[in-house]
Parts: sequence; structure tokens; C-alpha cells
Amino acid sequence: MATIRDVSRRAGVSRSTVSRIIAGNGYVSDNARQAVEAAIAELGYRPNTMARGLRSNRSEIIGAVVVNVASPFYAQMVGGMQSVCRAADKSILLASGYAQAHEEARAILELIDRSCDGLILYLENAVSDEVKEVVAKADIPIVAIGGEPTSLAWARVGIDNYNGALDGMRYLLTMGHRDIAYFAGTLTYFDTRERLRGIDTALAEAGMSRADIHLEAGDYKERFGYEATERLLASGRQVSAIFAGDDDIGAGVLLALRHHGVRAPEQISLLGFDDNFHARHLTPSLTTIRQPTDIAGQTAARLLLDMIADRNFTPEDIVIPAELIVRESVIPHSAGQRTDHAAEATRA
Amino acid sequence: MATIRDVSRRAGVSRSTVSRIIAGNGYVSDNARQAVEAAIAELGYRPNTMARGLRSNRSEIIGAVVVNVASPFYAQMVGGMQSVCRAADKSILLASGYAQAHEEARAILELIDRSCDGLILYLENAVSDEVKEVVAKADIPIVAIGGEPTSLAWARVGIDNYNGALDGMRYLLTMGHRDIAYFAGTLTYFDTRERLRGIDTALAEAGMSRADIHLEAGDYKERFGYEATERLLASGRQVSAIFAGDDDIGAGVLLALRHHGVRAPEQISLLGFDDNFHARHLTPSLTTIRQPTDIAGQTAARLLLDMIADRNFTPEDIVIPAELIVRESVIPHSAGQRTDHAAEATRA
DNA sequence: ATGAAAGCGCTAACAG
DNA sequence: CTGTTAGCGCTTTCAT
Repeated sequence: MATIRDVSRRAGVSRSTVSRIIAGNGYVSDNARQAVEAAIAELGYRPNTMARGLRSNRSEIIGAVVVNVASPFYAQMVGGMQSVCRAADKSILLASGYAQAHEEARAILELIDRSCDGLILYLENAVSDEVKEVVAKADIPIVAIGGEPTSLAWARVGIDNYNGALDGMRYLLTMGHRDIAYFAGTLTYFDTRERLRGIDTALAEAGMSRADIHLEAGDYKERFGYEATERLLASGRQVSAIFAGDDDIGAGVLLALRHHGVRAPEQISLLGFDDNFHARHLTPSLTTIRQPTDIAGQTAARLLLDMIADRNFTPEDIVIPAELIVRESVIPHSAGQRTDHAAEATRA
Repeated sequence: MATIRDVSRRAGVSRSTVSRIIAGNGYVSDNARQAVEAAIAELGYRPNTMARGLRSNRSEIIGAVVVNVASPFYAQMVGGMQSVCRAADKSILLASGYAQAHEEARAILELIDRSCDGLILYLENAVSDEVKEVVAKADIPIVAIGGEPTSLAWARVGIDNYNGALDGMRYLLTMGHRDIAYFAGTLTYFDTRERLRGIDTALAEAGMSRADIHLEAGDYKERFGYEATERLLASGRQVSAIFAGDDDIGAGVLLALRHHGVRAPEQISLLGFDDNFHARHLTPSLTTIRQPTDIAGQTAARLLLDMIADRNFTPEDIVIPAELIVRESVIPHSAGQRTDHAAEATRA
């Protein structure tokens, strides 16, 4: 590979001149510029980013930790980050934390060690003091996105789980539902707790509380939705609507209802959360709360780039609103609804 | 940040000794080792990867270009790469090519410039000579995965689109279907053409050819599936089965059938391709050909790491078999099937 | 077993 | 406007 030295020799100038031309700063004569540009083209010269980074202490790489790239939810988020970073000529170093504290720590350290210029972190666990110290020493901008609101972050982009769940529960209540089940995901996740808070508020508005609904917590898996639904049906408790912690859980609910001969939404309405890829494709198509993950990713990246460019820039926390997407799976509560599905469920 | 010099001073040894200890090679006395390790711990020293990379000409970073991270298909593939790379302490620099030649070129150059130790490329377009030259100069191992079989690659991991489509079409034929539609995706993609080849072979086995089926090409979008289905229905051509170019197209087909009062699979069977996230959740659940993208990603990463470790290692091309996943959307052809849906379709 | 020294490729004062 | 100089932090001969 040609180095800056080769270029300078070929162009008959000094390395500094070449450097200036590449960086586009400083005064350079047209003569020199042309000679250098010609030499660069002839030699196929490309600056060595390692050397440049070592010298300038900047890598033009930003690091991202998400829970799991393989999941469409985070993949979309990463897609959002990427579109912004690409426009700014930054690359993305990607790591997954798999919602486990030690993997998250490993991921953060990996990115720090690769001298990222800044970090976007979607974490599900609190960060240990040890990691915090390393991160603090690195002294690079960090934006937290969703998940655990880590104190590491210079700025936060949150998805409004609270208001999303609030709106969702309100919607069910508005549709006349009073006998409601909520299947919460993993309780240790910050997002889960936020959603529960929103649900509390909505219930309180209707003069109700968690005690008035059927609440079960598990994890964000289709299987949990399936089994929780079976338990609900078996319990004999009659609900007219189920609010699923997310669309995966919702898919499981739908499957269980079908297997037990309960028609959705005629007998039980179902509300999801996330607006995942499959939500539109379920039958009935899932009414759900959209989390605009791509927007969140974009926003986080933009914030980070701004902070990298101007380290005095201290943005406000940004909350991306969740949005109710009305499809087919929630219908108004009707008078005759409460009893007949119990009969059918028993039969099935 | 503490440097190797700080550590050496604190431990009362030379920088070389510290370096040896970190690298774990060379002879070092226990005394020195202990002193250095203590100093490293006290100082919270972390090696600077830029400096190390500059010197050693290795970054421990591997670059990946996929069509689009935001799509679950590629996200899963990246997930596979990541799981392998993480185990080997390599990081992944990720770029998307968006199936456009110039974006793919940009992505490749970006990764080369960031001094990746190797590249995994999922491309949809041929690579220009210009880019080829740069890549050749970089002289790093490259494995191509799926998509366009670029000549850049030192090794290839392919998904067996040919046999997947072959098996799929065979399956439809075995189920007694003879009046079949195939909705192909983007014809310019290598994968698409491979699938068509497989279909040709299957048809030939049954003494048929493309002329005997209803073939339409478009793109890998739900919308195309929807519209192609409408056109098919409107044409009056009677088919007992539709083979969709992928599951997204398949979702569109299903939607159009439903809107036009055609029951699937009773009146028309539907076969997908990919086994995307939503395939299981469609109603009827989609019988489809699974592309094991995560395995492909893992395999590609493993191959690449092996080639990085031993540059004389020249692996065979690996083809990951596709697999028929039987669900509900394909049923055997029945005698009465061919006419009634035409009637209903007209009515709708 | 350890240290000295050279240099990876680049940037940024500084002096001219 | 341009060249000289001095490193960035690390690895790696080469002596000792």
C-alpha cells in the first residue's frame, strides 16, 4: 500500500503538504494540489486510518451495543443508526449484550478498546462500577437508547413505554373493556416496568387498579403468551381483552386462543406492543403500540454525532412517542361477550 | 489514559517487557510479570488498539457488508457472524449495500479503509474493476456469502437457492399440482436466477417447462405478491398452487386471495421461500423453504477467521442446504379444485 | 530474561 | 504557501 511518503515523493512535495490537501485545511498552491492529486490517483493511495487515528485520537467509528442484532426490533434500530452515520462518514462497530450483565460489560469494553469516538448503548442491566470507571476514563460521548437508563450516558433517547402502555390501556378501557388481562414481559427490564406504570395510570383514571385486572409476568416470548393464555382460560377468569407485553407474546396468545376455540377479537380482544414485523400478518391483524425503533436509532446517532462534533453540546433527553396502530384485533366490548368464550374454552 | 510507558515506569521495567507480557510471548521472569500485572491493574491500563494496529498491521476487526441490516433476514445473518466473532475476540464493523452497486462499493471501501482484517460480503451487484483493484491491494481474506458470487472472494458460502427451489417445486408437483404460478422476485439478483434454475429442473423432471406455468417476475415485496395475485385472478388463468419468490411476496399473495374471497389452501395452495419471521404467523401458516441465514453467517465468519489465522488455508465453497418447512398453506391438489375459485374470484 | 532503538503512517506546530 | 520536526502508543529485532 502506498503511504503518504510515496505520494509526497511522487508529487515532489513534503508529506505535510499532502496531509494538508487530504485534510482540506491550510493553504495549498494549485500547483501542489494538482501534483498531489495526480500522485494520489496514480498510486491509488488511501490514508491509513490506524495511523491517522493514532495521531489524531479519533477513529471515525461509533460503537453500538444493542440487546441482540439478530432480532428484528434491534436490527431496525441499528438500521436507523447506520443511515445517519453513513451520511456522516462514520462507521458502526456493532456488539450485542444479549440482555446479560456480563455480556453487556464485555461489549462496552470491546467498543471502548477499539477507540470508538462515541457509543450508543441499549442495555438491559445496570453497569458495574468497574466498567463505569473504564468508560469514564475513555471520556467519549455516550447516548443511551431505551432500556436501562444508565448513568453513563451523556444523553438519552427513550421510547415512551409509559405513554404507550397508558394509551393502550386507555384504548381498551375506552372500548368498554373492564375485565382485562395483562401479560407483562421480563420484569427486570426497565421498559417493562415503565409499561406497567403506564397501565397503572390508565387504570387509576378509570377508578381501577392492578388488583382489578389479571396480571401475569413472564418474558418476551411467544411461548409465554401461549402458556399464560392457557392458564388464564383454565382459571375460569373471564376477560374480554388481553393486553400483551409485546407482539411476540401476542402471537402466542392468539395461537392459544385458536387452539382452545376462542375467537379473537369476537370473544377476546387482543392488544400488542411494538408493532413488530409479524403484527400486520397475524389473523386477526394485531392492533398494537408502535415503537418507532428506526427513528430512535436515527435520533440517537444524530445526538451522538452532534456531541462528538461539539463536546459542549448537552442535549435534552429525547422521548420518541409510541403510537397506537389500530388494526383488527381489538373491538368494543359487547354485553354478551363475557360468558360464551368460557363455555367454548371448556369445551375445547 | 495510561500508556504502556506508564506501566513500565511503575513496574520498573522496560516497555518491551510490558509488551511481551501483554502479548503473552517471549520469556519473562515471574518477578517482572507480577510487577507489571500489578501496575496494569493499578493504572487501569488498556492497550491502545490504534497504536497496536498501526504497528502490527492488524485491527482484529472484521467487516461485513449485507444488503440491509434492518431486514430480519440479514440481521439474523449478522447475528450468526457476531456469535462466531465474539468467541474469537474479533469485532464486527457493519455496513449495508442496499442492493445498489454504488452503495455496495462505498461500503466495501469503507471497510477496507478501516483496516479490517477480513471481509464478509453479501452483495447483489457485480463489483467494479476500480473497487476490485483497491480490494486486491488490501490483500485481505474475503468470503462471499449468498447473493452475487463476486470474484473478489477467497471463499464462498452459498445458500442453496437452486435445490431449495427445486425441492419446493417438486413438492408442489408431488402434491398433485400442475397448474402453478411462480412469482419471482428481482430478476437481476443472482439468488432469483438460481431459484428459477431449480424450478426449471423440477418442471423438467415432470416433463414440463416454464411455458406450462404462470410466471411473473417483480421484486421481493409484499405489494408485488398482492398485485401479481390480483392480475392472476383477473386473467382467469386457473392455478391450484402459487409458489412465491419469498415469504414477503407470499404474505401479499395471501392478502390478495383473502380480499378476493379465495380460500387458501383449500382453493389455492401457497408455498413461500425464506422462512421469514412472519411465515409461522400467517393464516394459514406458511409452508416454505427455510434459508438458514444464521448458519450461513456463522459459517462465513468461521471460514474468514480460519483464513485470517492461516492465509494459506483455501477452503472449498460451502453450500448451506435449504430446507422445506411444511406447515398449513400447501395441501394436495384435489379434483374439484380448479374451477370453483375462478367463480368466487369473479364474484368478489 | 530484559532493555535500547527503530519505526509503523500520519498530523500538527513551528519556522521559514 | 511549504518543509522540518517531533511525536501518537505500540511491537519487534537485536544486543546484552
